[in-house]
Amino acid sequence: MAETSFFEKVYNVTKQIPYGRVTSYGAIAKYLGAAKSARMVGWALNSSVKHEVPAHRVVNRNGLLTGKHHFGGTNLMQQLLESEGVEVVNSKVQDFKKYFWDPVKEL
DNA sequence: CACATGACTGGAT
DNA sequence: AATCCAGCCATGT
Repeated sequence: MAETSFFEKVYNVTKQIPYGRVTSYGAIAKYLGAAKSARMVGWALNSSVKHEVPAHRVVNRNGLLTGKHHFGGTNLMQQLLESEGVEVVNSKVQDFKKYFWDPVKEL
């Protein structure tokens, strides 16, 4: 991958998230070699909608859908996850550790 | 150019 | 166990 820019990697990894699985910003950031720049991952996902990236599968390390407000300001993000078989309650993923998908470990 | 904000995280109190 | 603080990088005012 020559054109593997920070953003490109984020989109690439996020798009590879298996169905019914979720990951965290820190995991992606760490995979990119910038574990301390987790904020950048969120910023990159800010443009993810243009890349057709399922950002709804990306949540913070607590399993909380912090970015749901960027999905239309509704419970769309939660509905999407529930639709994939992920238990989500009050904008929070249940058994997050069970649904957690680590790119560093899986890739 | 400087300050403030933000889809975060980890450690300290 | 819960809350606060500091670090990181990019974008906006």
